[in-house]
Amino acid sequence: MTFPSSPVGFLLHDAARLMRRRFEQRAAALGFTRAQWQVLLHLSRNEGIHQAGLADILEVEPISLVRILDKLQARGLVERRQDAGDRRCWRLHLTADAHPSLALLQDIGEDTRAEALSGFSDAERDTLVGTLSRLKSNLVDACTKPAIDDEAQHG
Amino acid sequence: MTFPSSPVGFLLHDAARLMRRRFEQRAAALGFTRAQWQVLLHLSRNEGIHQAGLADILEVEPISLVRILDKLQARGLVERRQDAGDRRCWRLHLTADAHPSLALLQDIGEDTRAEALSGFSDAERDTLVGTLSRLKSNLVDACTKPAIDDEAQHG
DNA sequence: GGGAGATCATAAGCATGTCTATGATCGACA
DNA sequence: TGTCGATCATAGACATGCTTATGATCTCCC
Repeated sequence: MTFPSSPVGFLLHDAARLMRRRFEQRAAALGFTRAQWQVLLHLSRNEGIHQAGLADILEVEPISLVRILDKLQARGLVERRQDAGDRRCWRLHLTADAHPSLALLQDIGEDTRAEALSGFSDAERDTLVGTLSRLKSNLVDACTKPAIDDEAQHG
Repeated sequence: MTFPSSPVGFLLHDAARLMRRRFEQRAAALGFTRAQWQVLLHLSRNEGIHQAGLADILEVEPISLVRILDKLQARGLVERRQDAGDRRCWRLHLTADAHPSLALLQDIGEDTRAEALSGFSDAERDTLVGTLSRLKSNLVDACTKPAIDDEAQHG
């Protein structure tokens, strides 16, 4: 098949979608999604962060986080506490209830990762992680630039 | 940061999402999304395929394709023609109008890919493509298996 | 020939992600 | 001090992806 140069974008998207699908085939029994897991995990490592800060870590728009946090809060896994000095901010905290669920989700994540990386050597896995990190970093930079169609910015 | 083993899934998902975001920053001016581009592209290489076949190529559920095709058809870029021998099927065809748009989207795709792969050697890019292909293949296989939590299927 | 089960397209409902927009609050500067 | 622009959280609208369900049609096998 003579595909236009290398279909990196399609491959990336397909692999990510399939990995999400596989994760959620398992996590559905617990009532969690991949995105909820990611939020819980980063929250566990950044207790007390506010929503804009978490959005920045996750490289998503703040609005994308709101509904996820709404659901987690409604389930009693996340608390929004008013910031003492800035009434615009909520400080985010995991509740005690969140930790057992997070542990289960980590196990499911491990299983899914093992399936995805089946047949990979440690070196191959590390190379992949390094390559994806660079690619992500390139895109984070690119997304802040104007989306012109390849002209007028060569200065 | 001591992240749980290698966060391949998160990296993959983040990179794919950022690449989609960047692509759509450019393609929004034309009124197209990444998914619509992917459908048009695969259709151009598989004229006359039916929806289930295209869904299979794209590794998505058939229902995921319906609304995308609806929109492309409403814009006059795709035709659904009744199959001669099977009244359940639609055969899918690009219209003449689709080809100029597809060419523009290909250019945008090239620009986006170039940004994402900035600083990568050809060999690195090829390694990434190969690795992602294997990963995708692993996941396609895995997704057909029952989603049990890692037990009872060792036979 | 006729019925059972597979297959095709599609609907309903939900989750996530984006854009743009809005109201509240903060901070900085005149 | 008072106003103006930045920032925080969030609403609305849209596109995609999934699971589950449904109606039409086909196929196979008795």
